[in-house]
Amino acid sequence: MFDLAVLGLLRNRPRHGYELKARLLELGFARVSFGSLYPALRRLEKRGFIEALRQSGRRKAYKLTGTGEQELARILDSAEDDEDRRFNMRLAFFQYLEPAARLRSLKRRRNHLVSRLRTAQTALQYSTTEGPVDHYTAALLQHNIGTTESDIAWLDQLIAYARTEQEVEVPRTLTGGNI
Amino acid sequence: MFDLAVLGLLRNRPRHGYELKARLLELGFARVSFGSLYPALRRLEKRGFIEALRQSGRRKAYKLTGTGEQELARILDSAEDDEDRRFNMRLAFFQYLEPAARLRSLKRRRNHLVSRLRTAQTALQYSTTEGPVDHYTAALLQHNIGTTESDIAWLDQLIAYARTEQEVEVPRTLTGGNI
DNA sequence: GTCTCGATGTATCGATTCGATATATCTATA
DNA sequence: TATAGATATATCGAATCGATACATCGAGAC
Repeated sequence: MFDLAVLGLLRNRPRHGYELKARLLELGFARVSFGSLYPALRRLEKRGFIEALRQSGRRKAYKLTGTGEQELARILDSAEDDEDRRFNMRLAFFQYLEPAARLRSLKRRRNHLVSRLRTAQTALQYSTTEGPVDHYTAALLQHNIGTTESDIAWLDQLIAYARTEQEVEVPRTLTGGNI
Repeated sequence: MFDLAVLGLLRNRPRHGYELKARLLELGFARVSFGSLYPALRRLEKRGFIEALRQSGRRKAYKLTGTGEQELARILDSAEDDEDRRFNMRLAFFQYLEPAARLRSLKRRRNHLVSRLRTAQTALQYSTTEGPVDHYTAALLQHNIGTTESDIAWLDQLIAYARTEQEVEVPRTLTGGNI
């Protein structure tokens, strides 16, 4: 997670730790703590994926190395579709992934959400194996279903967009295939 | 998180580890690993919040103790409104919290979401301090806003419901106050 | 009958992340 | 010239994750 976040942000230009955190906050990843960020920076430096450039004062900027760029590509193309935050992080750096891989990734994520939806619907139907649930639990289960449905619809939009990207790049593509 | 999950589920009746995990899955908490669950069980047993009853075969059921019930009440009444999963977990066991505290908790959560929404809107407006963002990042930012708005609307429903609960219990309540 | 496979069930390990805290610097302003 | 708040790096113990190991049990194949 943090590896992806750091590498993805440094792909643009060198940045220091505090700046990384601020940028992640802007991207909607609010709960990024320094207790995770700084260890991640040292980890990535030790592995040779980033390099520290000491700046004025106490600031320490990091820049992405060549192998770091490869590592970023590897993580972006990996199939981690289960955890929401991880997928969103990947999406935030989709620009660095080739269009064909983007489409594959979006479809995988969609499949995952559909199976999650089925699980949620089943749980609600059978009143979750236990007796009937209280109002708040029922509300939670319903909300989970609604949220997941909305996420699937959102992915459908993204998939449609990714298809057009593909078509522009590879005009001889067979159009109209189903998801 | 896991303390709340375990204590909340054992409040009903004794259960063993595997059963706890299955029940959490039904409640929509898919990513509960045994590597977190079993350590949590031992932790809670050591603190005297739960007791192990050895069952037939390898099964080990745990029951909630008196102090465990107090600890559950304490956690449920705490103000951890920032992390989504944590709040949802609290909601799943709202039945064990007094109605007045429920209403307070829901309002706190709403305030938190409103401030999160403002942050997200500001980020999108200023194209996140950096230059203009690519399509996928923009989609992510937009989706974050939509999701948060929808969560706030959901909380409004829950708050309305919690108010009626209060009125039934305390009929002399001043009605019609704003959130 | 017994073999095998999948579900049930407990457990541990290294790595990662969290949450709280400490501390130094720089800048505006009272 | 305090002093308060934003900027900036860092660390520590505890909790969580993800993978893996391993044992039991029941059902169906053969």
